[in-house]
Amino acid sequence: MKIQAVRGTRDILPDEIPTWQVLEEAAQRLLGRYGYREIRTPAFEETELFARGIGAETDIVSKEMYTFDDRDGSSLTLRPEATAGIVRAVIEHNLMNTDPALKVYGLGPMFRRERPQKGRYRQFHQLDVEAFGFTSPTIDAEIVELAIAYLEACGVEQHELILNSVGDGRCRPGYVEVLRKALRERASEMCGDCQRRIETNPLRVLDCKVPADQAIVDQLPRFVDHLCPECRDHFGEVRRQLEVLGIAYRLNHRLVRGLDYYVRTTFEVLSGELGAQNSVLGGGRYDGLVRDLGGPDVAGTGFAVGLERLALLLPPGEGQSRCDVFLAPLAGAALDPALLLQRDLRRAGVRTMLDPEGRSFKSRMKQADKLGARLVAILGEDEMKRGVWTVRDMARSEQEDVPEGQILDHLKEKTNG
RNA sequence: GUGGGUGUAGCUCAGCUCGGUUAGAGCGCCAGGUUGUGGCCCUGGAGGCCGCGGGUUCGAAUCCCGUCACUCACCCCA
Repeated sequence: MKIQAVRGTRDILPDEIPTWQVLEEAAQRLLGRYGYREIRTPAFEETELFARGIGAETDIVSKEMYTFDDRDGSSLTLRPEATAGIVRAVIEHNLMNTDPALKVYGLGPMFRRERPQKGRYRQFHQLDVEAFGFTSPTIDAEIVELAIAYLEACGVEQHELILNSVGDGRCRPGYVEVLRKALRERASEMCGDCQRRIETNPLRVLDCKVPADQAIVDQLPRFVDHLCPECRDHFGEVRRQLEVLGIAYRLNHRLVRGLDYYVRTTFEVLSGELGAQNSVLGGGRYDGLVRDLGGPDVAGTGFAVGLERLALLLPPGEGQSRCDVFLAPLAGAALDPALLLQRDLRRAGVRTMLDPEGRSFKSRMKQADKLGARLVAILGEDEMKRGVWTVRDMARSEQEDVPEGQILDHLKEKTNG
């Protein structure tokens, strides 16, 4: 039996790493400018945290979690999303006390036991951005603007922002009833899943993908028309500010999102290049969550980006140079000076390699070429007699003699420019 | 959990329909074509339980059954 990566997991091989570093460095650079600081929370938590935070009825909690019993009998779960764990840490360390306007982000692996497909893995990585303690629509708009800025900083050009409001505790129950009543009248025309959802979770009917159902959904009452005055004003101001900021969006009243904790603003960024998993980023407001998890009643807003999906949108990284100077000691007595020169160059910050196997000169030239070395420094019988190194510029195909006393400085200078 | 597609060299794939000598190509890798010089070109080489198990047959990569994996889609989501 061959051992291979677990279903739904994958290796990120060295060739792909530059792409991932682009995503990670862009996050660090950009989020700092907006005042966010990184937070790192454990990859697993008590199961109860997710059951309470995400909603026991959601698919994630009811059938997609990696849950196991610890030896003392407590139930633990690999985190299926980041927000619950971050909220737990915020509460546990009373971060809101010292910083009533808290901006944090997290980056790391999440785990969901779903059937894998394009852009969906059982272990996947998310960048999660969370702002606590801000109630005003200005932070909603800022979060959306930040999300778009991040995608663009990563080099994503083709994207579509969709936006909706799902109301709050005051107006949502009313709308759900209006919706359910309307749905019951059309129930016989809808798919089996939807007929069931009319009673269990009518909002989910809205994003049903069955074409016939979508036609019906388009005729249903819309949430935006049933918002309470506060939610309506809030949403109106979010939209106004997005327009001020020049951010194009499309209203989509079917956007309800899968996690129970969202209120008011919800948004998602789609890309056509991801197959069926076309959502690359999603977020919104979750004002009750911190309170529900036992913390102070503070507002929350944020988003999560799927990094595997984001990586799919970027062009494959081209082969990068891995070496500045390649040393080629040809004579036996040339090895020691080459080892010393290699050590000194590396300490000076110059990427330096040689062929420890001591293969043919031609082979070493090929290696230097493949590694992308700009310079090859050759030390053979002839050079040793004359007290010089031959330094070859690979791109120009030119070479020159450099006295051995100057070789270190010469190579340092040539590679720093 | 449910459907479809695909499993042959490190990678991309041909061969399978109409079973038949040592299973192929391109790329990649290694070596050589120079007396100490990369890319281009040429030559050679290494590398395959033809996913796995069973069946049919004189004979199976090829036909049949099962199984596992990958993949796309449904569900749901980043």
